[in-house]
Amino acid sequence: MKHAKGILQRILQVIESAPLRMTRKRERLLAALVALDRPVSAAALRDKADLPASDLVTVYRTLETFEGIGIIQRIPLEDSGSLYELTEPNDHHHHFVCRECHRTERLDLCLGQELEKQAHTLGFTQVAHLMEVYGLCEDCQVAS
Amino acid sequence: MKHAKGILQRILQVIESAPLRMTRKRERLLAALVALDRPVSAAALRDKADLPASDLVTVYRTLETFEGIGIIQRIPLEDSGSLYELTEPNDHHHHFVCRECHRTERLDLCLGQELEKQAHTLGFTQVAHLMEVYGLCEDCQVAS
DNA sequence: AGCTTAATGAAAGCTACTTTCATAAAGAAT
DNA sequence: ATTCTTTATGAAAGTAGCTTTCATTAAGCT
Repeated sequence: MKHAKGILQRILQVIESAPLRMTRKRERLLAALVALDRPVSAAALRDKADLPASDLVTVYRTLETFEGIGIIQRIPLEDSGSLYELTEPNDHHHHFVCRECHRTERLDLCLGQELEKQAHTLGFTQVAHLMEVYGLCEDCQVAS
Repeated sequence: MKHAKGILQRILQVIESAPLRMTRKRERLLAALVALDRPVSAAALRDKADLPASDLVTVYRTLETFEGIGIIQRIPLEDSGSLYELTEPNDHHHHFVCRECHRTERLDLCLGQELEKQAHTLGFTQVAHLMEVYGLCEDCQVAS
């Protein structure tokens, strides 16, 4: 994992300054996210955190909470479902996603500024945008 | 509606040259799409085409078929669900979408070329991308 | 240790499709 | 026009991916 220690510290700071309780489940989910160090589905995260099947609801709630304080980013898949990624606060970016194995690569290219400007010209407020790139990674090309 | 006649002709050409049967349902759905002249949900399309509730499955199948021949583009919503838009063949573009009323505006700004290039550098093939901008349109700001 | 408020677990519910399979209707062949 | 083949449709059930409800538990402040 790349900068686990730094990230963790910054994330713990964010969590401490939020009106949040650090429960066992949340600790385990956070640890699993750090250990994985890549975007995962809710179910995969639950498995990595070694929680029982029934805890999927807690996983979703925790992801929602973490997204609320800005340390989780949701990555929509092409058809349905999402991946969730631990990010440093305010680290907006997009992804290349393999539609087979869900391997992701970071994409540092974004039209955010331009989009917001045009959106405001059209009278839109509270603007957000989605941008993800889907394809088949090398491994999955071979496999198929 | 903007160029209904021109669009319709080009679309009918595409349909004729595809191995497709022009059934009553498809005719009505196509007519509804032309009349609406904007992206709609599957349910809204069914209502506009004046089909019974049970025909939603036919709507989805027709949309899938039409998407296959390139005359329908799917616009994913921010959280879940999709809008479907009649387009001229090969008219790739993105949208501003009001997250309240689903009003959409066309967005002629796309990083497609650059994205594909980077994707191929990373070893990805069969690349596609999603980019939509969400916000509140003027009407919906007032309402809330 | 007690107290308040937030988090969890179990269960059911929900949205937006998708699949299955028997029936109907295009449209080509005769 | 009728038959035949193939595709489209309808009804019903199924599915994925969450979300809600509500009773119980446990943070963590006092």
